[in-house]
Amino acid sequence: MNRPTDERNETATKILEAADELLVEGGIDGLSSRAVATRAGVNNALVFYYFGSKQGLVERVIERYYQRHVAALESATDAMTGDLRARLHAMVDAYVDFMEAHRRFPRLVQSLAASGPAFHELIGHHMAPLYRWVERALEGVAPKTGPLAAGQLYVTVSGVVTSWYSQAPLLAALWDKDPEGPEAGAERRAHVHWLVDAMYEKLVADARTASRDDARRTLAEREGG
Amino acid sequence: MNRPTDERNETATKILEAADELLVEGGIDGLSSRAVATRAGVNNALVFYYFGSKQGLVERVIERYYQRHVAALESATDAMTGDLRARLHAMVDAYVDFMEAHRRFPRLVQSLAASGPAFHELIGHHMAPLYRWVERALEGVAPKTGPLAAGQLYVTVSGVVTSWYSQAPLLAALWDKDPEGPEAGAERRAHVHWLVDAMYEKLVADARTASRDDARRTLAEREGG
DNA sequence: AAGTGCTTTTAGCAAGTGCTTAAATTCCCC
DNA sequence: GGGGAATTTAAGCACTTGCTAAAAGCACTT
Repeated sequence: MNRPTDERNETATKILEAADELLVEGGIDGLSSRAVATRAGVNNALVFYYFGSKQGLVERVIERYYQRHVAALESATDAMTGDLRARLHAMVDAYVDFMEAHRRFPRLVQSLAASGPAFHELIGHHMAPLYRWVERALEGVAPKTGPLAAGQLYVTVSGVVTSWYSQAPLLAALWDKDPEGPEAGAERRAHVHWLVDAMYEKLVADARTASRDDARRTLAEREGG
Repeated sequence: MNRPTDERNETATKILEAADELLVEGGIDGLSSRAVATRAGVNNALVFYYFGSKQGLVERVIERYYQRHVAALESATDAMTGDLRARLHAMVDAYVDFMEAHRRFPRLVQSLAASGPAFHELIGHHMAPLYRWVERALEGVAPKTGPLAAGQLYVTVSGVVTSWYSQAPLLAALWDKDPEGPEAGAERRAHVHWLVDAMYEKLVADARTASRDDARRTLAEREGG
């Protein structure tokens, strides 16, 4: 089972890409080794020769995505300049850019997360660096604990972005525009930007209010003493 | 296939509840008619006697949820008083309350939506009244089109609420608190309230800015003429 | 030509799937 | 208690699944 399964191996790559394409159509349970082999144009047994098991194959597929994901965010982070608000927008853009370029990815992750705890650990493992990345980026902006902690903001922003991709196909019958089209995508991106602004502005306003309250309390104490 | 499958039929109800419990563990593909029958303590063939097919069974399970969901929101709407902000909070609370009381539901919907387009139409069908409900509730607050239209706000709020339930199990390794526990749930609710406030406040602030711009523009036109 | 190590193919097992059919059972009205 | 309908059961069909073992093909060195 120690076969080279990276891009240097042509057969393994063909299998990976076939699995990637098929996964989004039916989740992991809708995926059969035979279908993958047929799509890749190789023999069924080769799937197991290269990846050991179906689970192993799927794990490699999502590993590949997360590698690209982390790389994309890292290179975006390096290029970030300007004030905090601009940097927040750049972060969100990098995130949305990746999802737009890999529309299958958020659906795949959601599908795997939904198909029982078999993949929870794996996804959590890959999610961790991204989570830490956001945590670091929000240092000084968000409090350490409570309803505005980085963890909550992370869940919200990632939920807002990724849930778009799972909800869009359901909205087809409700919307005039095609929710999967580029116009709707641009509109969604503008909405997310607006939302980030709304959160940022309230965060700042709350902090101002709190410090004013502090000042008033300090004043009252001084007057009282 | 015209058997009574509502609450009056004990056997059908047992099957429904068994399916409901099992669905969350493995999605629709992880669900087998035999497992349902065993869990319900009935014969395997009865599943098909009452529900025709596995697909039919699952459809009834989610129908039941959506019936309760709509009922819960309707009774909450009736009891809503106060200003707009208070009503928005009440809406969100009713929504979160339902999800907290039926934690399997958001995961089930996500699981089905993720397992291919077979259920897209059905979910979209049940989602429609809720979507219209939000659209109506946001009348006068949100513009008709663009990035702040009710449709975008709907996707965002429902995404923020439901994605919590799919992400919580993944956060277990990253958090100090148990994300599935009641404390984290309360914190999440507070976060969603805060988020709704942030959106509401920015919506109001944007409207003020826009009308001031309008006034300035009108003034300029008058002076120019 | 024989041997070597990797890759691919063939063929199939064992288990599980959705679903059907026909017989057995229970229920209820007369 | 008889008879017809509704319900429940046992048994199995036809098919797909993940996965494996053994053989075959291949390029390569010696």
